Order: sequence, then C-alpha cells, then structure tokens
Amino acid sequence: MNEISIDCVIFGFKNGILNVLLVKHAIGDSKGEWGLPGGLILKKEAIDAAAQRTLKELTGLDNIFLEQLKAFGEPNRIPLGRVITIGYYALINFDDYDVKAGITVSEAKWYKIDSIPKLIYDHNEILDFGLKKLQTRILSTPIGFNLLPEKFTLLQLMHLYEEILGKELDKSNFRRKILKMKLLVVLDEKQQDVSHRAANLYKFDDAIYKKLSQKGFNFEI
Amino acid sequence: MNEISIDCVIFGFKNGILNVLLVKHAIGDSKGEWGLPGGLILKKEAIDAAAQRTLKELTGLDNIFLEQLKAFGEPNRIPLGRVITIGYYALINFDDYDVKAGITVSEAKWYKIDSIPKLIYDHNEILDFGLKKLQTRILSTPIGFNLLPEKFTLLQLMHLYEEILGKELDKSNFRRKILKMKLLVVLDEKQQDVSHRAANLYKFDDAIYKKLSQKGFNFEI
DNA sequence: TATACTTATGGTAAATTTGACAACAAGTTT
DNA sequence: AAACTTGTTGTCAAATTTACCATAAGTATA
Repeated sequence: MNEISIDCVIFGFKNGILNVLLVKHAIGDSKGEWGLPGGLILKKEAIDAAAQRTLKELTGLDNIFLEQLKAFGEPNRIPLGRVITIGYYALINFDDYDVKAGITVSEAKWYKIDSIPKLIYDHNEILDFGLKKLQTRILSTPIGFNLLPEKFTLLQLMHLYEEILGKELDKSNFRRKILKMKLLVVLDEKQQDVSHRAANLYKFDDAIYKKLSQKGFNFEI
Repeated sequence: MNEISIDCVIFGFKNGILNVLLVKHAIGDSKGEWGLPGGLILKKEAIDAAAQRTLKELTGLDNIFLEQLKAFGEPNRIPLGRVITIGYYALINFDDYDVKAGITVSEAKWYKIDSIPKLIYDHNEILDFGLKKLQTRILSTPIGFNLLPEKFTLLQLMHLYEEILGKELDKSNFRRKILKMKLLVVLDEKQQDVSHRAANLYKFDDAIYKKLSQKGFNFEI
C-alpha cells in the first residue's frame, strides 16, 4: 500500500565545527542532487534495524548513537508517489569515520551546519528537526560525547556545546557545572603539540554515563 | 508494500486524576480487547491529518492539541502482518468531551493512568512513551492548559502537574514560579460552590502562551 | 634571559533562585 | 464563637548562577 523509507541526519564534529553528512544521489529522479542518506525498509526488518543498516552501509561503523526523530508523511513530499519516511539522527566520532560512497550514491561529503545546500524533497526540514532535537537533547542527556574522541579537553567539550547551541559560554562556569556532575574522569595525560599551556585530558565515566543517560540531568547553560 | 496506521494516546484530566481514553475493538482479530484508538492512514492523507481525523471521529472535537510521538515498527508487533504505526498524543479538556463509540469500536472509556489494563499489540508501550513525553514536555512548554477548563485555580493547575509528574509540590513555591512567567492572567472572579475559602480564577494569556510555546521555558519543580 | 603572549585553571563576590515553612486571610461547618 | 479548611502572602537561610578577576603553566619573541 505504502512505501516506507529511512533518512538519517548524521552529525560529526571536527575542528570546532558541527557537520552533517550528505550524499549525492547517483540514480533515480533525484540524480545529481544532494540529500540525506537513507533507503527503504526491508520486509520483516525493524525500523531501528533499518536505520542501523543504512548507517553501516554508508560509514562502515557499528555501535553508533542513533535515535529516531519522527515520521514525516506529507502526501506530496516526494513527486514520484506516496512515501512516508522515518527520520533518525546519529552522532559519530569524526576520527573513526572513513567516507565510502555506496552503490546508489556517487559522493558522500560533510557539510558545515551553517552551509547546508538546498536538499531534495523535505530533507531540509528533517535536518532542521534533527538539529533542534540535538540542541534540546544535549541539555538533558550526556550524548555529546559521541561526537568527541575518547580523550578530550574541557574546552573541546565546551566548544562542542557552543557550536551546537549557537551561543558563547563562560569557560570557568562551564567547567564548574560539567565537573559537578561527576561524569568526567581526569586522566594523567595532557594535550600534545599545542603552542601554549597544555590542557588536561578527560574521558567520561561509563557507569555514571549510563546512569545519567537514563535519569537525565538538567544542564542549564 | 506496507500498512501504516495511527494510534492516539488521548489524555484527559478530571477531579485531579489523569485519564487515558481507550476503546474496545468490535471487529477483527482483536475483538473484545482494549487498545488505543487509531486507524489506517488513507491514500493521499497527511499523517497529521489522519491523526486529527481519527480523533475527531472518536471525540467529535476539533482543534485539539495533538503531537506526534514517533513511529513504532517492530516487524512482529501485530500478528496479522506487517503494520508500522505512528503514535500521537492528544490533550483534551474533559468538559468539552462527549463519548461516542464508533463503528469499529463497541465501547470507549476513560481509564485512570495508574489502572491501565493489558492492551493489544504494543499499545502499552506506546502509552508509556506518550506519558513520558507528556512528563518532559510539560516542564518545557505550556501545554498543560489544554487539559484544564478555560478558567482554573492555581491549585487545580498544581494538582495537574502533581498528577502528571507523580510527585507532590509545594503550594507556595509553585505559585511563585508559575506567576513569574507572566503566563497567567488573574480574573476578577472566584471559584463557586466550594465549602471553604474560594480561590481566584485564572486564565492564560494567549500572546505569552504563543511566545512561550515557541521559545519554551525551563520549569524546574 | 627576560618579557610578552596564550590558554588553563582556580577563585570570589553580588545577585538571583530555591526550598522549607510560618503566618495570616477568607470563607464553611459544628 | 470556635474549629476547620483551603487560599494567599511573606520570610529567610541555603544553594546556585553570573560575571568577573587572578594566577598558573607553558610557548614565542626581543
């Protein structure tokens, strides 16, 4: 009766800039245009599994943070016929990722969040929804770490928050608030190759991370 | 290829108790069992419109607060075959509502939130997701008013929050916080027919309501 | 070697918010 | 009139936030 697809908003963070992974379609009516990576759901496949598969096919990565946004179902959202799509968003660690264009896409490329081109169908709307979700989610759940390498400095973490929220934060106050949560563990290791005082590296505490992921917190910034 | 349905978690608030509207199926494999009201999406019908239609057919009400939860798509969530459902939740003013059983349901009934029976398919899961969404949403957006009559007392509003969040609040502090938002307008009118000092009635300010609906707030209780 | 420069980290004081509770007000019931 | 019930206002210490400043620990430059 209906076609159902998956579309993923994949966020990455590099050099203080938030990026989204877009693909250039190689086949079909939208050939040559940019859009979100996605695909049709298989028979007997759970929708979360379909999103995981789509993600793996594109990035080669498993075990990625992935969460459903919602379903998008305007009857004319795509010209060819009725397709309802279920939006997902994912957060990936830039360093682990290696670009792979798939069969149906000719190119895959990171775009800065403030220079997103016009995308096919309603993909700009899905992307915007994903960004808003990320903005609110990062204030109530410790998901931001999925965008960072395993070891990071407090300022890297702060810049991530600044970039996602689109506003400047106070170093000193950010440090106090984030440390109060006991989510971070100081490492006996410092930043390398910087031409100024090296900052301490941190990682997050798995146990507390799990607890806070369920309970949530309230990060007023 | 796939069937897509809508299922609605409809909340109502009466005498300080949060209720959910359930229906008893009159036809099909689930005949005689209780579940969430819902139905299939029509061809060329937007999914939001399908939810509105479902709601109107059951309650006769238009212009109701309605918001999508997410899509539920386990391959075996219903025994008959693959159906992906899109969950919605709605908040309605009890006083405006008049029960109507439809064609496919033999009965429609309000259930207290703490006495929900075993429902068909994954409807208990959808309901739980809806309640959680309501709990977090009510702390960041002024949606609770949709559950109350036009004029209400501060204590009625507080009891609504208490019931939804499942915890007791302090009268004095609640009053201070809610009034600080400037969302409420004092009316020159008091509660009627109570056997104690009558409380002042309030309504909410449309303009500020709209503004806060977009901007959101942070209601720490 | 001394000085300037950059970022990291720790601290502080004023302002604001919170939490817990007391006190009083305005009615109804006994 | 006294007791009772709920509404409304006020208080005050504790906790938190905000906007800073000061110092530490390095690198680069004169």
